[in-house]
Amino acid sequence: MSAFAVPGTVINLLLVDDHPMIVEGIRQMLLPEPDLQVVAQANGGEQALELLETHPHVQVVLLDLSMPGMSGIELARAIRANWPDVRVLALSMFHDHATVAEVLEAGGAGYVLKTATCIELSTAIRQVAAGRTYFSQDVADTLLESQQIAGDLKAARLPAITRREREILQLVAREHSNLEIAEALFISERTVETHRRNLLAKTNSKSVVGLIQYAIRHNLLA
Amino acid sequence: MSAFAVPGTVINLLLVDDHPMIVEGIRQMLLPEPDLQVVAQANGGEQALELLETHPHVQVVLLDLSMPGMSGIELARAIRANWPDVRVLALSMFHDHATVAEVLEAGGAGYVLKTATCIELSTAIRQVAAGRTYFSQDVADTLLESQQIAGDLKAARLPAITRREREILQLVAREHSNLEIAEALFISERTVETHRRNLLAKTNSKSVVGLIQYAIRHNLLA
DNA sequence: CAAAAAATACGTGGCAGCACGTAGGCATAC
DNA sequence: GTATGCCTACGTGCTGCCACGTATTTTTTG
Repeated sequence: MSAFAVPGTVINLLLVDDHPMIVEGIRQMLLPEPDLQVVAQANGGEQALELLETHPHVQVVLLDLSMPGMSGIELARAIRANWPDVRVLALSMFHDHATVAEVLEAGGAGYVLKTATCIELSTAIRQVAAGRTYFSQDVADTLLESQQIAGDLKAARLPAITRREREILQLVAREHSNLEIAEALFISERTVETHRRNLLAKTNSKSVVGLIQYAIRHNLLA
Repeated sequence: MSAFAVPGTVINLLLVDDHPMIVEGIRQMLLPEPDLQVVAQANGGEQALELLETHPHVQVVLLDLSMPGMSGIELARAIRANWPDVRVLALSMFHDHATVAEVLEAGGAGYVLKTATCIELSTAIRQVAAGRTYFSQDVADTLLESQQIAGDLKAARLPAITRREREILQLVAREHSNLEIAEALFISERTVETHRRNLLAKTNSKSVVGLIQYAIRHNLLA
């Protein structure tokens, strides 16, 4: 079984997005492309994993990053771990540094913005299916910027946000103060401050402003 | 010329969204409905207004709230002012108080979330075309909540965000401090603080956290 | 033109967020 | 078994946000 699609053959796709409109839109955009075949679609990460079990032909998963429940990033990791041959193409409305970096780190093969046209989308799918990568222009720009930053920080690997940190971040995004968070979680306000500081560093932001942006882009409010 | 669609006749629609995927998705969802006819589609507010000039048959405009350039709210106002018979149905990913309130104030006839199914969407269109209103369940819940709040504030009409305020908000969302903003706009830091205070009131938020959420939901970063 | 809305500006004061440094307990992974 | 990562926690001090009140000038709108 070959890992990459051979030119001229059909590419089997799995669509994952919680918005029926988007799913339908993508289907429609790919309809005129006979070599791009949508064999299944899921509305959430859990469902996507089930479908992968029953559809071993899937070569490319096109997944939305912001979904309720299991996030797109988590799903990408799960796919990476269980189906290393399946190529993951991320689909998102945003292209901030932290998100793009996470997709790469999770083993994503490409990153397309939701503003993409039909042509761009099908190009991207064919690229990743062929074992290459694809990034929308704005995403590529973001990558270049972060590489400059990364150059300074000397490959400063930002570890992923931990579970506890995510919990703190959610409460911050709901307009709770550090004290309120501390009381809610039965920990010291100092601890909340520490988590918060780590979050600032990991999301590469100067203040709570960047934190909220990260939270919203990762759909941590629901 | 009747303002509202008669049951049994065709409803002419204008789609406005900057994402080709969404536009295609909606077209596809409405295809099986013979009485719902998409006669034009626009990628931005300006284009939508031009199309309304040349398409006098349009009865319902289905518009996305977050678009670069002219926002969906502004477009709704413009339609309200120039084509009072045209019904506006808002389409959005979010249903926070401030946004829903703005749509109502701008004369929107309905508000559908992007998580809507095919059935919900066509129902919504038929409702607004018939002169009624339609709100997705979550949106209706938000409305109820805000009415409770509004009860306290005694019909506290929140005026829309002004141009200057939006400008300030964008800079805040880019992690600039009040002082930086003041220097960039050649105004006093006090003035920035005043704008900021007004923004907090208008967006009904306690801190910068709510401000950023508003900014992102309204696509003020680009 | 008059009225309303928007943009400008000042003062005082308090508390929260954040920088920076430091460190112990605990689980898991190598 | 030790190394690594995570969660926990403290202290000090500064700065910037935000509340509350007030007011003038400019622009827009009816």
